Amino acid sequence: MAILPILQFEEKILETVEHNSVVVVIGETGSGKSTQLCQILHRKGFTKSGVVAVTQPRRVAAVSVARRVAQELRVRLGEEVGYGIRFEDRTSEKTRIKYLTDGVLLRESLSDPELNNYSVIILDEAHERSLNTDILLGLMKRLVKIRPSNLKVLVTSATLDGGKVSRFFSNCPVVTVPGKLFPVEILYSSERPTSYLESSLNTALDIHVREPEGDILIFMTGQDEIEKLVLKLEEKIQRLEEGSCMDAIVLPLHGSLPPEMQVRVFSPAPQNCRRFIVATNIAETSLTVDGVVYVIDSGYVKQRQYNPSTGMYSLDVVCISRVQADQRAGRAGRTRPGKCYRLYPSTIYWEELPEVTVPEIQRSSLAGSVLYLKSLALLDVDILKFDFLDPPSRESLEDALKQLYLIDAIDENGSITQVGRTMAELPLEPSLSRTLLEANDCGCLSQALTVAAMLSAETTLLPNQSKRHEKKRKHVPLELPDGSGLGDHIQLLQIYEHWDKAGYDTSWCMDHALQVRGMMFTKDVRKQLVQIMQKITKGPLDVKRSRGRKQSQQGYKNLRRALCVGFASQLAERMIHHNGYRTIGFKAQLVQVHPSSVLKTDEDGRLPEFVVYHELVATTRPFMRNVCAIEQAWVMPILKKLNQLNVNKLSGGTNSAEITMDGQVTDLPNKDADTKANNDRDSKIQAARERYLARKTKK
DNA sequence: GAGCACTGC
Repeated sequence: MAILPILQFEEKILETVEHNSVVVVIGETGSGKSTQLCQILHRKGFTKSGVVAVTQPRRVAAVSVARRVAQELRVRLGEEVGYGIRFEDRTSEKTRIKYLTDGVLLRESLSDPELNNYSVIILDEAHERSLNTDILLGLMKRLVKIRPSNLKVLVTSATLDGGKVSRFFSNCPVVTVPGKLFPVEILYSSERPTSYLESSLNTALDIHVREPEGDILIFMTGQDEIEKLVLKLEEKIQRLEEGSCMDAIVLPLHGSLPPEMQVRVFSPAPQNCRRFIVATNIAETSLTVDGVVYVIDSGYVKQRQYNPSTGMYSLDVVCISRVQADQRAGRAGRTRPGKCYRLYPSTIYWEELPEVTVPEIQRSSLAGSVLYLKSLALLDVDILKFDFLDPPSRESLEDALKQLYLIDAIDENGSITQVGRTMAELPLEPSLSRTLLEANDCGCLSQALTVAAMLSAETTLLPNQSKRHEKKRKHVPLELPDGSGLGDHIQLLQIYEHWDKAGYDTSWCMDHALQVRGMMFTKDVRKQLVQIMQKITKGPLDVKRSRGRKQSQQGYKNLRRALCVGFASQLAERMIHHNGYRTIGFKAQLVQVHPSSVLKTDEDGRLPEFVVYHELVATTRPFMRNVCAIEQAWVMPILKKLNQLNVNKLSGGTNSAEITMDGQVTDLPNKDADTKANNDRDSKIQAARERYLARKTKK
């Protein structure tokens, strides 16, 4: 094996770590940082005083890198070298090097806030800025002050602005390690194409005809585009004169592809054959495709974002950042010198693309993260002043506080309640945690566990119903239960109960057009939730289906009431004259039930007067996804609570802001700056979206 | 009457 670049820096790294609590290590792809850093520290004896932890943003990475290191050290995986991911703890008493997902480390710090088990914590791939990594960065900053003598923290990253992280950690040293990438020639288009799909198609064919062998990786934004481009490529390639160029295979690659289709990209191309891989940004970081020499970059990505002022999610096509563009280009230089075709001019790269991707923490609902931080007994810390590398907007934090207050996780002063502490122990979004606790009190825990687990798996549950596939399908899927007309939560419950009755049969899933993967995940989640609930309540639980019959006879009333308590911040009231709804809360939003919902109207054609919704999504219009009928009497206490809500008090009363019921804001420091930053970002995103839509309609 | 990128506890 060739010597990895990082090993030439062993002395320097050790010396720096010796004299500093925090060190930033910048190492490009191929530097060996993920596998070697912990071994360097191990050789120096850091594993004698504790375990060396290495966090990864993804499960597969944690497992595969752990396996590699165990091989290199010639030990059995799970002994000296192990890993910990959700549902799987492969460590033992012997373990000295432990790979784990950042989410697992956060969970661990819930039971041991000082993480005393560890002598070194390495936050790997920090440049990806996952929500969990960002929270860990803040926690590490505190932790090195609490454990100055016996904890070392290393933050490693490929392209992260080392200066910024260094400043965050009181100007800690930065060690830069070169990577092992081959040079990649960048070729820009002279202008933005009217259709990047057409442009990708032509560029790819051009490469195929003119350039020597090597696979082509094409970045598109979504499944739909990928399928279109794959078809067109196949069509054009067939028309090429036989013998005029080498053979070709076209492969789609995206997240909702079944795993057996995804792994096809790992088998190399046959002799004298070029592969075209048409992928989403799953190929940017999550999956590495070997053999790629040419990259075609559209410059766009689909990104989900949360708007705290409306509580709505949207999935938008936005420009990638320069960091992302470079990451994409790097995919061409893994095995030999490559080429990257950017379907936009260099002026756009330098002047219009944002330098870095907006970190996830600034694009997500923060209820879960805020509850987590509050449960960590950070008594000296006001959540609005928690030290984030890039702080979320004040609006976003206040939105989280309001949600938490309405579901009893924090009191009117913003302090965590006993209920909130218990909620934080559950690996669920706060609304579902609250639902479980309420369900436990009113005797429908078993059902609530199922609903929570099903909703956790929701995206992997249903098959992707692209029209093309529907025609291809040989069998018409069997009909699913209808939720007794009460809504989608009830339907999810009924689906699981039927599957349970069918003995968790995989063919049952396929007959009903449900993804086996998603249903198995649901089963795992439910099992984990049962275990945690048992620990919380310190006793046997009613988690079997014994009460199901009785419950369904009375219209799942207890379950729906528990949902109402858990989703107190996600209620909507029907309009008087039609079946539109307005959300109940600070800023009422006019929304509709998503057409995929199984919620039914009564004999007069009216939908229920009150519903809870799982989420608001803005697509062509604002929709409530996953709704469940509730009763007016249950809503009343929540309305009362809403009236008493005072955001100023919730956020610790550290400023003089008052937000009144109708959303009027008076005298809010920093508010303007935050709003401006948000507006700037929103308008940029909006502009990108408009450009994209304009192109789409032209076609 | 719509349509969904990618992760994770």
